[in-house]
Amino acid sequence: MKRSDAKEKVGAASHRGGTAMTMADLAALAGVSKITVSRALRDSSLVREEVRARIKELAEAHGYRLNAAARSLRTRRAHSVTAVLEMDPASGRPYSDPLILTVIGGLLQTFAMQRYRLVLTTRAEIVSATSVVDADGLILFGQGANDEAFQQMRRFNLPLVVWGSARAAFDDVAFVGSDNREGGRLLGAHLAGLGRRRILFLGDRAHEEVADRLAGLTGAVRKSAAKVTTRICQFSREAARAVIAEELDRGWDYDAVAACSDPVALGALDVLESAGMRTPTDVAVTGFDDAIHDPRLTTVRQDWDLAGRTLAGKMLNLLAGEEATSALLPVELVVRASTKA
Amino acid sequence: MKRSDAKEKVGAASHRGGTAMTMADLAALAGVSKITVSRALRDSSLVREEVRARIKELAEAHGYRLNAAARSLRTRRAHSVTAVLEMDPASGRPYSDPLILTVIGGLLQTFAMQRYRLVLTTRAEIVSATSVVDADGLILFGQGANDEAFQQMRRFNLPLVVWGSARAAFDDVAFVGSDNREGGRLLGAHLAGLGRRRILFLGDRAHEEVADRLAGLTGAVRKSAAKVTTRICQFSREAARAVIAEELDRGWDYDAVAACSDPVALGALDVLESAGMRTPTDVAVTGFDDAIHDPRLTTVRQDWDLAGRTLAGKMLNLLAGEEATSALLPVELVVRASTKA
DNA sequence: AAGACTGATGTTATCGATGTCATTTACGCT
DNA sequence: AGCGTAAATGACATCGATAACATCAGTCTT
Repeated sequence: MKRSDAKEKVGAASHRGGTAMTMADLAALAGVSKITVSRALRDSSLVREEVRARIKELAEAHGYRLNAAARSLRTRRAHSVTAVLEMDPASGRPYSDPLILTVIGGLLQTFAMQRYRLVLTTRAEIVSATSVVDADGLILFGQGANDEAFQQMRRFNLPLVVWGSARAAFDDVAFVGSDNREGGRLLGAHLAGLGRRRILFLGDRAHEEVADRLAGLTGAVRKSAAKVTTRICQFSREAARAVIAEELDRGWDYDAVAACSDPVALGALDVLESAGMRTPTDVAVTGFDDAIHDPRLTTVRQDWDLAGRTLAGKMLNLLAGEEATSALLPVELVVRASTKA
Repeated sequence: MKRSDAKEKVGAASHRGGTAMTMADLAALAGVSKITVSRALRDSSLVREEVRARIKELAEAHGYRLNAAARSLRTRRAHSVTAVLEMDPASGRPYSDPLILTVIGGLLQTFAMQRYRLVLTTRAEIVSATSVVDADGLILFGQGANDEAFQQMRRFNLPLVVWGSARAAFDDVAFVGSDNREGGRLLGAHLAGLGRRRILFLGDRAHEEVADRLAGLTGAVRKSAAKVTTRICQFSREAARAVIAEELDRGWDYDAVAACSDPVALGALDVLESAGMRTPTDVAVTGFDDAIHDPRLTTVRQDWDLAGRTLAGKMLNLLAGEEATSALLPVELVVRASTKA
């Protein structure tokens, strides 16, 4: 009675107040007990087909919605998976910018189908002592292999899937990543095939993914007697500009630049072009990721949608109690103007 | 030490089962009651400083984590906001591809700071009768103004923020969108300034955002006596190719193409260039969004990061019980090769 | 026809945190 | 000493759903 009073107001008051309908209300309407409603909505065969249909109809008609918190509390399952993104502390924006959306699209697609909610959070947020984690599993996106992040996530004792290079000795964690070594190999073979012999690699080997790309590249050009010089460079376009400017000052002596990512490659192009060098005649430039779809840039494409679906699939496996298995996703060379006129 | 052994012990508390520590456990350890722990963790002044510190220390040491479901159930707040994305039914990927990630970055940044979880879901998922919504508010991303989606979201009686054109008569909903009319105006003025007089607009006015862009463009070229012809075209590169091919067949008679989005502009470029037309000499082409950062494409840039932060801010206002207010975000003209050599 | 059994429904306890109200302790004041 | 008051702590009920166990009507068995 008091409750139905409150409900009268819901319509007008909209989201300002008003108590939503519960299973008990629905049970009263249907003339059955709460538990029968619960069973009916879950399609339990314990409830007569006819009763089930009537309850569902009532639920639909009254816009009844299950209370997620109550169910989670009782069943001890959150019915959700949390994706942990590394945010650039400076800008507060996700590192690998446009790429991850595609991955998230893949995740969303898979999880929505399985009725799992997808929660996004940042590493800074989730590791803070007072953060409240509401998830059955975690998916970690790091920029390369960030061991600290990885260890932090392990402490939650939740099923864990990591985007990045596989690491040994963690057989309860699923690692998913592109085949960076193969990507490096493709680029190396391409540059060697173009006759380039003095290659400048831009990137920081501290990131396992970068180290893999470099290793692949180095291996591929070995037989052509090309020389690969490495300069440490972070992932930003600006960082690349600075490094290239320095190299030009020192006296440029390269016929190719292999960058660890597309933005880095663009930064290199910026400075080289404004210094009057011609691409690809004087210097060939390659990127990695095909994040930017720049028609100038030869790069290695990763399949981000597949990445998302693979990550989600691995997580569902873990949630189903299966063993953790890792996956190495295929990559593809995309040749554009910066290496071939 | 075999893995199975570890699982029996520590691992048993790992994700195979095992019960996590609760407030009651922590209370027992600290020699106080549950409620005191609850208060201490929330920094209540009702608990002595000293006791508070000890409890927090214990919590930290034992890796205690608040149970989100229990708290949500009791407090009737989910402490989360759900972003509803429109997914392309064919590919299962978010429509407005790379852009929305930046927006999501903005959302994430703001909500994480306020300790709100950000949940992603799709429209198809959330409207399904059996979906479980766990949110204090909804943020809707539609492709343009999708009235059906909007009405569906309203039914949840939750604070609602919508990305898109503002609509009248909904004073409890906050609308946030870029100033599409101004964007159209900028493009129109630019094209008119270049002396273009026969403009082909590609886009579907059924989308309010597109209608606004067209209206701005038409208004801006009026005084130059340019003629704007409209051809309905969906948002894909392929759709644009088809339309342009048709127009070429009919006998081309335009000196500019204004596309409703960047992919559409690229589609136009594809066909025009392969038909031997020169850009921008024969035909100037413009896009909208600066989604692709294509060095060829003159376009109007929207500030997606600001969009995300604005959307989140509006939501926090609503959650704080304030009135709904809408916002029109600034846009900027980016001139590139496709209109100016 | 009595007991075993099946199918459908109900009753009660429970998940973990927190709002509400009660209680205890310590201290100051007349 | 006795009383009032504020500060600190605790007991109990509660949020809404569901697991576990109980009940009851009808059917089958022999």
